[in-house]
Amino acid sequence: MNLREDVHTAGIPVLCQACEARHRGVCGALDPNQLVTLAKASSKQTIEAGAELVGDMETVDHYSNVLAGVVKLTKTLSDGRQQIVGLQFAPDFLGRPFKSESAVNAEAATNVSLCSFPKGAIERMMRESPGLENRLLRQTLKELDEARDWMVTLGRKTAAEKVASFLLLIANHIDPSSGDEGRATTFDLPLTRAAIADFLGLTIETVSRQLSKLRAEGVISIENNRHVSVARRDRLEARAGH
Amino acid sequence: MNLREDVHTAGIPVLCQACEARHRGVCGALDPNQLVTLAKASSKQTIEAGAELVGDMETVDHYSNVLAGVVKLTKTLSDGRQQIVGLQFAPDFLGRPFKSESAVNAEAATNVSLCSFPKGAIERMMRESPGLENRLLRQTLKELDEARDWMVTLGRKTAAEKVASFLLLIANHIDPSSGDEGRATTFDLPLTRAAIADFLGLTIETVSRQLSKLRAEGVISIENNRHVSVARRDRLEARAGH
DNA sequence: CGATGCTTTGACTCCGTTCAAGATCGGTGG
DNA sequence: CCACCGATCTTGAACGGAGTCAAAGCATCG
Repeated sequence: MNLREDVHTAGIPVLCQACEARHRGVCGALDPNQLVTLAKASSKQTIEAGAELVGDMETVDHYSNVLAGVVKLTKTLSDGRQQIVGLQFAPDFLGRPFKSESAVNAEAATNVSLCSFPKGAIERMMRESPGLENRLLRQTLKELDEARDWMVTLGRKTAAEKVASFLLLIANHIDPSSGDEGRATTFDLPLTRAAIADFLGLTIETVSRQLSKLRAEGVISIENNRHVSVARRDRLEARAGH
Repeated sequence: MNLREDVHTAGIPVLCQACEARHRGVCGALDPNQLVTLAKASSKQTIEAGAELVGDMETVDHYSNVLAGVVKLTKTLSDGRQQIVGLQFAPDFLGRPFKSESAVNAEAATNVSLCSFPKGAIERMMRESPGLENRLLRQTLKELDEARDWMVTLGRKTAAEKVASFLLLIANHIDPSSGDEGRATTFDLPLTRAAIADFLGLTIETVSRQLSKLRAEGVISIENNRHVSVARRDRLEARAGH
């Protein structure tokens, strides 16, 4: 084992110093020495909205942390029907350990900033440092919880409930402070209508109609198609079917 | 409980000797000493179909391995609509590490045999033995892959495709040998029509109608409502929408 | 035997899709 | 600045697939 001899922020690579993933992400499990080793092999990159990060069935040789933006994970049937099976926000870990090929398609839903490192480097550190595996397990369990929540939405909720649930999901991610206050939550949708439809298992038209209905009923207001303001979150929650 | 004191087959507890979980399950990560320690605190139990194993929001104090039978994990909306979010077969691990309360309801879909151990014992061993955490990570990733596959089915497939996909899922679990051979695969459905409906996000009636259609078309045959024989698996696959 | 709980089948309804115009946004160039 | 354009989004009308309601068929078990 390595001796602890570094001063607190002294040995932290500049690449990592302001990085969210160092605290709340998987890198939080690494000590300064490991962080230096990993940072040497890492590279920060910016991807524009719509670009494909990882293709389905594609061999993957690197993993990443999402530093900013939203990544959507999709699956597509042979005839083109598509379903979003996961949304990743900062500081989520992007990649599927123990498999060389990806079973999903990863695409930048917004402009995205990533910190990428070679597959081998992570796998080596997983063997050395049990804390890293623990972080990955926790993140995977979190994603499984989210997937299961979403299965209820996909299988059992109406279109109106699905759209309300989606808006709450985004609102909670953008502004985690509880909505019990009177003031409105306001944010930009990170997804187009088409992406929202793929996420909810609906068509673009149905999503649009349900959003229009919520606006007509005064639950939300929309500007420029993307900017949403939730006037009363409790009314949205009532429509989400809990 | 019943642990043999004399050394036999390298000190493996009798409880574990014929256990599938020792090879393919999480216990495969443990050495004989750990196995003995865990076996001391473990107990095998049999549960009859329909019994509730873990209630939603319930505090959980033990984890289990599924030794035989099928466990269904469900989520229920406030108005009673229900969705199955996971099916567990032997030798799956049953439990949610790092959370004291369960977010799902676990119920025996068939008669089930479990090996249960106190939460604390597993958590202690996770700290001592990184191999155990690795096994849990792999199992969780597998469950996440399955959940994501199912999200596509729930969100984007028709009722006919959903039912065909379900039959294939069960057929592959009961008889993993590839269906490229001419002979028919035959099995008992571990789920009632109501459970199948909850799994597929459909109603009982729709499931029944789709099964009748497949039977009328000669793709499957059904006896006694439960016993299914898949005449030609390729025709079922064609209907599952891949 | 009937009694009970599943399952199947039929008739009708309704929610979300499909098909088809328009409307609005953002960018580009005259 | 405005005209034009493609992409995205909204709205309307008609259709169809799955849900709902209702009744009858079949198991299993006393």
